[in-house]
Amino acid sequence: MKSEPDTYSIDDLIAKGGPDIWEGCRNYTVRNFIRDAMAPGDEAFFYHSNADPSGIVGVMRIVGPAYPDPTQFDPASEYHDPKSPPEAPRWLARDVEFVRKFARVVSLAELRATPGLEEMLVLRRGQRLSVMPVTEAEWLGVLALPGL
DNA sequence: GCCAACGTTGGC
DNA sequence: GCCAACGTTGGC
Repeated sequence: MKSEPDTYSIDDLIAKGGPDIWEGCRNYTVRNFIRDAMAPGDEAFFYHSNADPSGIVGVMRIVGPAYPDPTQFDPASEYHDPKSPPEAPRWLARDVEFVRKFARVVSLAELRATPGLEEMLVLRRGQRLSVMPVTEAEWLGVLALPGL
């Protein structure tokens, strides 16, 4: 799950001290992943995009079910979507909680250079999804990289 | 700041 | 339903 650290970083999640909302998804593929590809208790990588370097910085956990993203109905929000029908909200959010921060950033370049991770979706050319699935093998392969 | 990739919009 | 124009993402 990607976030620009200038907007919301893993340190912001740590500072929250408990579950926080993962909001602002405005892409249907991502919406479907949020709805269908995660369940309470699942763990997810926290990825910093547009960062120096961009990469995976830690692990968080999905806390509860998907629910309508409240920002879509908030005219003051940058994520406001006036075309989303209140009786059938377009956009979903999840609550996540902090699990662990890596000792160092596992950068895109390192992911790309690591045998076994070549097929990770985040490395695919032109991919722009902010949430995407990871295989079990990829999960374990990434966890082995940063050390303690 | 550039630009490739790709999603969305809207005219027809 | 096609597709050109436009907007956004995000690495570099």
